[in-house]
Amino acid sequence: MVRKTKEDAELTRQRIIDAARTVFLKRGVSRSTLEHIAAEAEVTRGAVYWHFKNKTDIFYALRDRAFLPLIDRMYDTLAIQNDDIDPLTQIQNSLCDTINELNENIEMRQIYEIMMIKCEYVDEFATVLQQILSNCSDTTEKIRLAYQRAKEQKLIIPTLTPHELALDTHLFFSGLLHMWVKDSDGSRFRCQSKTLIYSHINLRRR
Amino acid sequence: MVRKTKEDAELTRQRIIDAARTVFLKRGVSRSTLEHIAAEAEVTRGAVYWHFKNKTDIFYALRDRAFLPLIDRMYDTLAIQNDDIDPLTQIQNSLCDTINELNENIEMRQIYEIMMIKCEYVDEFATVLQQILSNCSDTTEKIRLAYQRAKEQKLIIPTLTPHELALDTHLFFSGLLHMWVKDSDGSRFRCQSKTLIYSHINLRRR
DNA sequence: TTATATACAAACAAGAATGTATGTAAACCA
DNA sequence: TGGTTTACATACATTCTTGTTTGTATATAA
Repeated sequence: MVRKTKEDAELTRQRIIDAARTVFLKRGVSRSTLEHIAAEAEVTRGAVYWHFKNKTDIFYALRDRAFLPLIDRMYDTLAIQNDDIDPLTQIQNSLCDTINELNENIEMRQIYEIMMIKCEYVDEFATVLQQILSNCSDTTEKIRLAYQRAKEQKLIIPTLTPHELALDTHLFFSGLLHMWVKDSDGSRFRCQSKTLIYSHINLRRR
Repeated sequence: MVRKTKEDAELTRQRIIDAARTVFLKRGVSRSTLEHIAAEAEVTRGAVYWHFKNKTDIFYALRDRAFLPLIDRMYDTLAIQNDDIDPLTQIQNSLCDTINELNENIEMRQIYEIMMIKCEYVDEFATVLQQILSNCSDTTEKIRLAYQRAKEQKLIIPTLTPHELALDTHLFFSGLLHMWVKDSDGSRFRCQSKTLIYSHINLRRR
């Protein structure tokens, strides 16, 4: 039984990506072989090589499917200009929203875990680091603009500039995501993520 | 020319560890072979297998040499009870001290980079994650005690509890370390780390 | 001074993983 | 309806890596 329809083929492609996620998560990217992935997807390596150039190709496909959308989503919730909601709450919501997504979306969660602690950023993966840094700059800038609006509305204490506040928030959230991922049993960080975010924002309120 | 003295043997052991650091940094832990490491150390795999059980064994030796000492050092600077220096400055100093060490000590810097973005935490490496989480708890507790003292001396704004402040600081610093490591050209974070720390602490001052 | 253990080097054997080449049946198109 | 392309499965060749085994010159201890 070979030669599926186009829809079938797309389905096996997706199953290979799903299988890669499972295998990467369990064995780490570099210890995962195409044979492992193929077996998990219940196909042969032939199918894998038909759909993807190599393991790196699968990795990037996996990344594109969840990593980038989450970043876009964060941008969106931050960028919305809404007069009903104050900028500080807006920042708070966008952070909480990201945590929510990680809590509810298994795929997203697993891909983040793979990207953060099951992958070595060398050679062909090193470029991902630059992209992450670039995303960080963008995110920080979005947060800065929100703090700027908060400052104009006199919502925040005047100790720091919006830029300094944004960097501090970004580093806080970056640390939170890392801890969230590492805290796999959820006892230390996952259960109190939102409280931590509230505290962080409250520290800024006038 | 074989059969060195005990001192010579210890020297080659150290050279193998140094070589492993160089190779791990360049190729990532999993892509580094014992042949790579041996060549870098200008010995054969025979020597490597004499001193170490396998690659994992070398990894842990490398880790123990710099990763743990830095954590101990941070504990020390935080724990000192000194009446001449206020607790907030003490926290600030201990964070800056860690950044300083990373700036000045190449070995430390490289090992951190390996541990953070050149290693996959699966199988025999997974236990390291638990140790990191455990260290984080300890560090947070030390920071909390310092904030507690600061609160008693009425140095900090009363918005948050020492525990909340400590968690926020820990997440901030955790994020900073990650960004510090990823920002290999130093343009985004490394150059302004101390400013970021000052801002973070200033936000808390009454 | 000699026997033994040490600190490696060199050779060996075996398995894994990769990429490619070939085979093939069914879908799709003219 | 027949030729072509698609979507794989299977087989093959090659390279890498590991762990072990064997060999050996020399410290070191007795």
